[in-house]
Amino acid sequence: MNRKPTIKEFARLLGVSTATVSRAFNRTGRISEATRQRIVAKARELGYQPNIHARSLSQGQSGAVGLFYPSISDEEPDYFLTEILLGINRSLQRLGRSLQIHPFPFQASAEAMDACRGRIQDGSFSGIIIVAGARGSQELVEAAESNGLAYVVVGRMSGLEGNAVLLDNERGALLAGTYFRNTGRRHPAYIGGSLDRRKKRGFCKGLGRAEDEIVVAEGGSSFRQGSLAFEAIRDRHPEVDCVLCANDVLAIGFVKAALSHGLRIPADIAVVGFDDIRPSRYMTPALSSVSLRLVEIGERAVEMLARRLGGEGPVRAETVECDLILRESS
Amino acid sequence: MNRKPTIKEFARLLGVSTATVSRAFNRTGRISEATRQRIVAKARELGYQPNIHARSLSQGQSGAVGLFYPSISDEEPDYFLTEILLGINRSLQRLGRSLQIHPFPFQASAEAMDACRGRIQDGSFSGIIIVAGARGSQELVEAAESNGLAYVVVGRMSGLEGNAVLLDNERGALLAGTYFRNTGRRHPAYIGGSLDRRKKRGFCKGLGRAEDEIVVAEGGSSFRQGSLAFEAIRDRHPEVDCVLCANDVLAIGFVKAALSHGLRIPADIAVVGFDDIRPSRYMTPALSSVSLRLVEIGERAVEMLARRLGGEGPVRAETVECDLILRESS
DNA sequence: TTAAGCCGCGTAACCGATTACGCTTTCCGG
DNA sequence: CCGGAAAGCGTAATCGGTTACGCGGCTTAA
Repeated sequence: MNRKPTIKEFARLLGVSTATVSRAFNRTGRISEATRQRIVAKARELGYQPNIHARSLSQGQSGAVGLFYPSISDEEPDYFLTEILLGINRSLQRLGRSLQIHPFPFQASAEAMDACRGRIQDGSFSGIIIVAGARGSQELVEAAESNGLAYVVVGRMSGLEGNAVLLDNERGALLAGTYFRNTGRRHPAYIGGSLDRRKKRGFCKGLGRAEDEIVVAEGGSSFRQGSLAFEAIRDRHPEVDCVLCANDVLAIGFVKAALSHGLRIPADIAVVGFDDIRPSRYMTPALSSVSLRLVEIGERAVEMLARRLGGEGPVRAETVECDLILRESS
Repeated sequence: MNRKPTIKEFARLLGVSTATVSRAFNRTGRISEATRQRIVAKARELGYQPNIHARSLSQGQSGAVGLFYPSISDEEPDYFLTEILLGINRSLQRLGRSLQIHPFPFQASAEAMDACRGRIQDGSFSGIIIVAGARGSQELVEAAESNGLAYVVVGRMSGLEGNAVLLDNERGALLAGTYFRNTGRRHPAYIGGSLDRRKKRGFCKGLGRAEDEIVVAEGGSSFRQGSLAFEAIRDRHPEVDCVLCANDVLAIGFVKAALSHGLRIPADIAVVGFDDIRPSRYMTPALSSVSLRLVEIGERAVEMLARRLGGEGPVRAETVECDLILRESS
């Protein structure tokens, strides 16, 4: 099996020039419809395909889009990402583009960040999507900005006006707080990390409490931390009768621990999570959750990026509305 | 902000030739350690980075690895994939390579398959990982084979001897069957699809039954189908007292439906899933499952691919052992 | 002392596409 | 019937690297 044909060989075979072949494959330049048809047909027949690297080189870009997200852990999959990815792929397939994914460590190690920055600078991508989260995401935005690379960020980032799909975390948490207040819960707790201040704030607003009036337990984004948070609360604040968790993974871990300690949910303690990942609704009890519409967010991010790639320049931020989905756990 | 420097400009600035610069960045060719140090240092200082497309063009390959997997659905994330992806990323990061992911539709649409084949043929990748599943995966292997592209498949595929990381589905199912028999269950059911014949066979062996002696309900890979399967069984075979589901997603859906119909698990009906995805262990009751060690499989696939990229040629298939993880649902 | 060999590096030919430019032909208005 | 515009296509420069080859200088062995 010999080498794949180059455009030169292919062109000679058809008795046309390489320029014509190239024009047949790109929508650019003037070429008669008849010739294009003939060339495309022959190409399919003979299995000719333009070499993608040569094409990228002369065009100065590849059309690839990259996804950079802070990887929470090496141990557990990130379900938040999984949902967004679904939306991203959906939109991307419509556009006929491909996706390169690049996890970068949450506790941004210098080498890993350098590697990411390298990819941003070396022209690998025509555009990138950055999921906000760790400190690293900020650096990546700066890298993209200073390279003139089109980017869109998912989530809020300080000092960033546009080019973002925003999650309405605060309002979502507010809805949960309001709900707890209206259903007569008196002793609220919040489980989350330092990155989720907005959620806590919204929660307190909804509850009508000051931020130091509620119980807070630390938690990142793992089942285990959710379970640990339950134990912490159980030990120190047994009066708690409702909790908002900064994500569903925490909530699921929390519920698991609570049930196995004999508590009844929602009778003894009501639980609401965040993100509305798929498994939540199939738990028993089914988990109430603030739906961020992550799939839609992924889609919107790609669409926004597509607009920028289409030459639209910086773009206004969009906010995706959220809902409180009530199920059995509250 | 002007264009990024090219190798020519950068070389002149340092007073060396482009060849020397190139040699400093690749491990190839002879160059004194002192010069390399100097060049690399200056490059970092001035922000020079070799253009990736030019490099790919002259080297004839990009070092990128692609992941092709059958996307079950546009609606639900694929947790099986999520777990494997974790392992793949883990290994890939060690190798410093990047991953492009390419879902292809389960019900392989012609255009989507053409797009995938196109990417395989146009030199986008140095190697690819193909997740077996739909009919499409077979075609992709053929494409890779006839293009001389290094590939590794995850899962079993007919007519394929090597270059694969195998899942020991049959044995896993056998373990589950044996367990049910030993714990006195009399009326087994199996829920799964046509792609999972091996699981059914192993299950029956473990049970010591013929394949037509057990109850079978159809199911693909969604929570909903799991719930539907429960209803089907409940209606037509209320005597069933244990089920094996072809994946955890089905199992979770099944459990949910069973519990909401007032059945007790495992007292009335014992449930075992497949894949041991993360959420399973945090359900209530925690789901027993056949662990395929998906994360490890992802890692092994990448390692195998790396060996092939290193020039090892076709490689023997490896099988990753599986375990039956017993939790509360059985 | 000299031939052989290696080291370190530069010159220039590639890799396989895109595209600016120019040439021929056709079309059309005046 | 003529001049100019536009359509259709070919030639060759270009994208930014890699690498085969060659050359001078230094080391080593005879």
